[in-house]
Amino acid sequence: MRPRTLRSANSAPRAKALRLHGTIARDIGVRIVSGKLAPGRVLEGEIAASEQLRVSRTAYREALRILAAKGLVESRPKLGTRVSEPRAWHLLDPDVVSWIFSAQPDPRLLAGLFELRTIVEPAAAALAAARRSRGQLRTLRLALEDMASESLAVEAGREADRQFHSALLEASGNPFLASLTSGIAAAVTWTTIFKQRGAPLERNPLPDHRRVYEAVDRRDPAAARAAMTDLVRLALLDTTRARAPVRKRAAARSARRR
Amino acid sequence: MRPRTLRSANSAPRAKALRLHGTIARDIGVRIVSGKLAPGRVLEGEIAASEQLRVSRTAYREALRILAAKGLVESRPKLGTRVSEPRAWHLLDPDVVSWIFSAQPDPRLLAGLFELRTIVEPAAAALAAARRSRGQLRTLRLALEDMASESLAVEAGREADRQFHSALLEASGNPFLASLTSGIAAAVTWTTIFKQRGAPLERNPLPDHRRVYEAVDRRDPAAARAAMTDLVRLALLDTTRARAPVRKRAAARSARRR
DNA sequence: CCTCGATATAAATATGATAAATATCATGAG
DNA sequence: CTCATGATATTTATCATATTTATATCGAGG
Repeated sequence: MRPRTLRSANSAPRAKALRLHGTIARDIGVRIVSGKLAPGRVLEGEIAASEQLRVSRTAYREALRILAAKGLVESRPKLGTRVSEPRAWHLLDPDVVSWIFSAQPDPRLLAGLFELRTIVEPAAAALAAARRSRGQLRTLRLALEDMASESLAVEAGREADRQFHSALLEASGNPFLASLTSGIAAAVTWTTIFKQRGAPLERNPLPDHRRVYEAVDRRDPAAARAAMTDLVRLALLDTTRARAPVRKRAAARSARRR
Repeated sequence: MRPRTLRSANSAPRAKALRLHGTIARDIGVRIVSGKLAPGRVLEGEIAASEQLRVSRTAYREALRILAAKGLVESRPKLGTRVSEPRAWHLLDPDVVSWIFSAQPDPRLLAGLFELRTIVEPAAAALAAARRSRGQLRTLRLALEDMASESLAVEAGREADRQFHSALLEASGNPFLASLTSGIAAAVTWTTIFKQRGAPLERNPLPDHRRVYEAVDRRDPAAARAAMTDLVRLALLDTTRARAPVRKRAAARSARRR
């Protein structure tokens, strides 16, 4: 008997238990990406820091190694460990993405992720239509079915939404596109959250997703690209409406600076 | 007196000195992404491994933390540290990219990066045309001038090429696109290398780049997108010709599997 | 004003010891 | 024979401390 839902099919995606160093890295990482620890700022020495956190220096140092591996800090002898400039951050690292969106994220970053979706997802849909395997199509279908049975208002529905978009990137056959999954998934979730927050959901997202699925099913890249373009564009439209009901263009204008 | 070249303007991009843990992480990382350490394989315990490498357990453990932060390994008590499945690798991490391309990379991955270029760079060019600051335009121009004065046959020329594409992504104003710099830069370099390896360079890449620059200069997104599309398409064409002069479609077919 | 070298400081490395987690296997109930 | 349960062994995780190394800073000398 086949498992009916993705949830039960996948290897339990329960939040993996963080060890001590992981916890420390997450805490400091969140403070960095949220701006509480400004770039250029020098963290206190490892002796002081580890004492303050009540952990050993080993645990603290390993946390710093993790953060350094993600480009958030840089440490050199004598100078100390300092917070890196945002341009050095590995923004597409799954953990960094999750840290950024663990609280109210910077609207500019959110806009950047949405923009990335408009660039990447239509192309990924076209590739998926050309290359998808039968198994990948099945995964896509299961996600669609879960979307149909669950509302986006509940976590299960949002998870199904994420699964659909992740499965599509995976089906593109391009491992680098698949690596964008975490970022896209975060954008997908926040799109929904903003929609919920604003006006009541006018638009049922299911038909849009179904059109993408059907194009991928019949191996029609052009139709898949067009359907996904529509899906993303409409989602984006709803989002900007929900975020700025009056001043629609404010976000676009501020993003243009710098 | 302004510095004339990007090289001297930037904060010394000399290869940063790797510390011991960084060296270990790179060595093991390269062995993983090159397939010498197969996914699922369990690394020997930290005592044995550190002794074999003649380093302390601290250094070895910190190396593992780095690798874990990039999704290459996963370690749990009792089970040990095992190489993760490729789908878990953070392929867009700058270090992972550099490790992949430190030797003869997997053709499939190379093809994937090229494909990413065709998706991302035209869109980035269009955004850059709409948003670029004067400083960003100047950086782009300097890179173009360096390209004009140096041949792609020498490292300085390839560096200028990379700088051009990096500056363009930066000028897109989207931090997530800018994060793709390392990956795109690697693809740019390998495009050139394959060109050199094959037939002698028939096509001077400079005019293509200049057209992109001019479109960005006069803030013409559509033209910038078109020019970059041409640039990437032609570069790709040269590459596939150089790589597979006879069986042009072999790579595409094998990539379709799975 | 510049160069060179001493020095202080913080990270980097090493080592040993203990704690915690969990795969494995033996055991016993059904 | 199958499955649940618990003991056990192994491995990472953590802690604590000592030593080494890199380098920013500053001062003496040119």
